[in-house]
Amino acid sequence: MTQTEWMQTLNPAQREAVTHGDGPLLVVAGAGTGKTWTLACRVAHLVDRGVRPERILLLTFTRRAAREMLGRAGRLTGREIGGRVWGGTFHAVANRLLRLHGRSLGLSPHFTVMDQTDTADLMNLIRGELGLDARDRRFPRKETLAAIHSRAVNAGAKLIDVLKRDFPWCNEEADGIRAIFVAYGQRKREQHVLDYDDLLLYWKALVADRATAGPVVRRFDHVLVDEYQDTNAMQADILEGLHAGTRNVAVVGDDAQAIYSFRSATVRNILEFPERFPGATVVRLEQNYRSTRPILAASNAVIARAARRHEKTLWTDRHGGTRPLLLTCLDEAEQSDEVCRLLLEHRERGTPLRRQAVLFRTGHHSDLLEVELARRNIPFVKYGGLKFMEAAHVKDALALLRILENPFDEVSWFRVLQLLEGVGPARARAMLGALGVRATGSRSPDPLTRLGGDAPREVPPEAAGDLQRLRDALADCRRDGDGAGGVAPAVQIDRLRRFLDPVVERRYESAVARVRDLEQLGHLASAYTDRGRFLAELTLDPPASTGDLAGPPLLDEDYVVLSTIHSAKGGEWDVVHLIHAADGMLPSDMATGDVETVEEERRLLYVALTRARDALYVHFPLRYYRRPRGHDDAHSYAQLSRFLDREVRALFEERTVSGPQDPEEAATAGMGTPALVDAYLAGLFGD
DNA sequence: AATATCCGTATTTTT
DNA sequence: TACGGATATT
Repeated sequence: MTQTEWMQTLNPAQREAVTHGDGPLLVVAGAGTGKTWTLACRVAHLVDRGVRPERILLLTFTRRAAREMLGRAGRLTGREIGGRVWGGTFHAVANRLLRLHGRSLGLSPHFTVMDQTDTADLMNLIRGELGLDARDRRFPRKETLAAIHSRAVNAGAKLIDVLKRDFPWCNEEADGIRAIFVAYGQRKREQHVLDYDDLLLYWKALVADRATAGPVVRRFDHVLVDEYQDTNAMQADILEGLHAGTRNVAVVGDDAQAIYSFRSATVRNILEFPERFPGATVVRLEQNYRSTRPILAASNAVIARAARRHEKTLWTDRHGGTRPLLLTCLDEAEQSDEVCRLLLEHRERGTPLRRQAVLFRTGHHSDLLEVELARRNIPFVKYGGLKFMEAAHVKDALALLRILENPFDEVSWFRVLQLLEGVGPARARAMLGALGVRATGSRSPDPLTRLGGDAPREVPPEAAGDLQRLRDALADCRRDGDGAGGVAPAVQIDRLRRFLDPVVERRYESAVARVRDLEQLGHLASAYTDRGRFLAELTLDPPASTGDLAGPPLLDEDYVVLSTIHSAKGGEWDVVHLIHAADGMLPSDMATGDVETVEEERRLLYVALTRARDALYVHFPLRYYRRPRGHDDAHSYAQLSRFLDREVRALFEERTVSGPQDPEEAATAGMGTPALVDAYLAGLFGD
């Protein structure tokens, strides 16, 4: 496409956003208004105008989004710019920038990055040391500690205020919590370890201080931010710091789609943009190109009930189309049946599976459906709610790699040492001391070297075999030089598994599946030559879908997308199914505490509905079984989601999925009738 | 001090 | 389900 050609694809508002010259720009872009396309065009336009790609910074919500946008922009300019433009999440970009410029803050360029569970583990370690774990009063759990810390840092709020507002039941433990947080901060500093929040914090510090800001701020002529409604106070501060250098800051977002307040994101960033960045131009994109009129009408009705929002009304040219369908089914099993049936029906009528998606509130809402899809041999890929990185054995493997990368990484050592037979928290702690893990800065040999030397007295005799295998494995990874140019990360994982596989088989259930996970980890690593890079990118951009984990051969196939609503942000599909539209599921009953969180759940529903182009199905199971696999039929009846009130429902077609009419009869039938028929036919035609 | 065993439970969303 | 926490045993 030539420039005049793609320029003509833009409507006047989009064109204004694309060609906007210098100075701050806020684009308020409703769902489906071509926001991604507009951003891509703006990048292309800047490059065409002579801005050097490496002087553009494009901040997106996921790495995937950055890749996609830069791919498009590259095609528009006819040049490969993806590798030159700075693109990625705030966290990933911080990671890169801090390795280049962190020295002025006393940061080693070889820092390692901790994820949220590492944070919790380190807090736990410190809690034990401070003797706060053995007391009569209950103390916040480690995950809660991490959450409190993160909220305070990201929202820029005082600990006591955070406790009062969001964690009132922890109020009495403020002193202990504070002590842990102080030690936590020191510990990270000593060990050159940063958590997610530190990445933003240090970046902010870097650009806020006149003495250090220069080299960072001068790197960029243009900064573009996507999904601005889901950024937090610290990210806004960073942007302001960058703005001091470039003046050319463009943000795109939609307050009606703000769904990340649990991560301290605040729509105030969007609402207050014009005050914070004086002279800002505001452009509104209101023409929806995605959805048919009936789908848009239903979506608009849902969000119209929201309390506070930017005034804008989405409209569309896409006439025709049928109303969205609200399908009431007996239970989850029937819901799964119905979804499968509809997926196949649409495929028969010409919509490939990959143009269809099933969306839900939480990761495990799709469990039963996944079983059903597998049973019917319908391929799918699932986004969101993956626990791969949290699995104990995967973390064990990563801890080993991290020790090699940073021999003073205390949490990783603590974890690894406890893998040895007969070693628990107490002995591991003693060994940490003996190995000098906390003796940073001293000239003594590093802990890895010490481990290779004399056997520490703290090691119990039964650990001898494990210890020897551990030493050998670590030494094998260090041989032939270390780091870049040394042993490839995937090979290191292989060598480490000589120690780890037996441990996994001894300690964990379902060892076979877990060993397979380690193989997959090796597979992920094979794309990297540098261990540090592999570790950082894996924590900052963990596998987002089951497709990321499966090998390439699967990707050619046609597959349905299953996704949490959060992970579906920015996506669109011809046919969308929303399942579990019941109160308690959406809104989640974990989120019905106060008005604000309920409002966020409403926006979540809005995001889900607006993903649909041509057809939209909302499924509502009437009955839930309390015990997923219990033989008693303890069950409860659900209410339709409170957001689908009378007036909203008026914009839907409503239908009850046919099954046995009497609920009792359905319960005794066990399998729904359609499943029986399917099973019969599968018996005839299956292999 | 570690581990085996058992019991209850709670269980989002993601960088 | 699987995990965390408490208790009992080695």
